[in-house]
Amino acid sequence: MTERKRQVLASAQRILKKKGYASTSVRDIAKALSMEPASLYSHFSSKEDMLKLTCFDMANKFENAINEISSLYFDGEQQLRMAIKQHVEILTFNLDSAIIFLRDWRNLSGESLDIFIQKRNSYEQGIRKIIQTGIDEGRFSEIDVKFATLTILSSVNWIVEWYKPEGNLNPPQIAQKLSDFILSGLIKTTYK
Amino acid sequence: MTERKRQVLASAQRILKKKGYASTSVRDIAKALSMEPASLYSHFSSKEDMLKLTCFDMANKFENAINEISSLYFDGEQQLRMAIKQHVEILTFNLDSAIIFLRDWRNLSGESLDIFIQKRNSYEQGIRKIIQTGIDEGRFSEIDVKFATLTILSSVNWIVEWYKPEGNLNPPQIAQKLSDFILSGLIKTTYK
DNA sequence: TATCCACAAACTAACGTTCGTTAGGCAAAA
DNA sequence: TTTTGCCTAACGAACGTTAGTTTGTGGATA
Repeated sequence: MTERKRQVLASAQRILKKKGYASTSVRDIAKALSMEPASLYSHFSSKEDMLKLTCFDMANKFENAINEISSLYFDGEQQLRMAIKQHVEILTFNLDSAIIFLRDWRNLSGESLDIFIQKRNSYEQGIRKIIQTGIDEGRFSEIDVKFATLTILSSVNWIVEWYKPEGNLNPPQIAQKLSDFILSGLIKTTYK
Repeated sequence: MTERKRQVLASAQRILKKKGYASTSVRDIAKALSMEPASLYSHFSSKEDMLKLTCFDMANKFENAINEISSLYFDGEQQLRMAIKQHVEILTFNLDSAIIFLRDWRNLSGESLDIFIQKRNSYEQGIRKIIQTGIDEGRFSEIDVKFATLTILSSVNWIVEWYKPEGNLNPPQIAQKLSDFILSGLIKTTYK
């Protein structure tokens, strides 16, 4: 990917994030770049191509992160904390892409959609494995693993809806708070 | 709203849920009803009108639920459990609408969008108040209330992504599991 | 009981606009 | 001289919506 293509894609992502894939026209994207719509096709083969690049770039980042964590020998709690930390970092460092990745992947079509879903499932599987580790170690309560995974991922992914780079919480702090909340819950420890 | 209008809207919602608001054409909706596109305008003033009705109907359901709970004198934990139970029930009993409500509200425009966001904020405020109650009672740990609210709502709302009416978890069971998870967290009580 | 009317709910036909995309050319950089 | 990046011009398809009309039904009136 050339430098120029990267620039164009980044600009496109800023628009796609704001209006959503289906509601964004190729003309909208071109306008933000002070370009003619047709010129975009020097870089991309289609509108969906931009979506595909965005979604798969993000999916690969998550894939790499979970693989790395799984290869390290830590206990379940440490692994989960690391996974959440990495996940938050990927989301916040690529906020435009992340929002598109989370909201608009459904607009992928054909084989791309299938592969994307497969990658997503594989990532979820990685998280499930971590939670199962914690349970096997006797450290996590014997919860429904699939249910817990979905619940955790939903709350981690939700940060893209409110995270502001200029806000008063930085990504590590967010990860810390999230991990604590997920691991300990709402009820005061002294009551348990 | 006449009975026929209700039928037509329900059918429209089934399509809107599947394809998303922006990617669904009026012709798609008409086709599912074996109707001409123009005939829909006997019932609705515009495509957005269908979205508006759907989103505000759901918003009102949530508004009523939180108001009722707040008016009852229970402690924070009970209130939170009830709020989650009601929330899950509204989502699962109106699954098509719920998915549109959660995913496509951004396509509302002008005043409708403003009012919708206001209603949403007001609901969040209701949840925050419940959590604050739990903290004031000394039962919940002194967590960031806004943060906790968003985290809780994200995991509750996420159930629409995997809930299946014919699945092996019914709504009360889901609410129970979610409440337990949110209140107690992952770590085994004996370790705390 | 037969006729009329009001109304709901659908129709046909088409409007102007916007959509994603393509073909082919042109200028500057390598 | 080839390549990169953009341009102009335009294509056909799909879009939301409208105007005006037809059809069927239920209730009031002759």
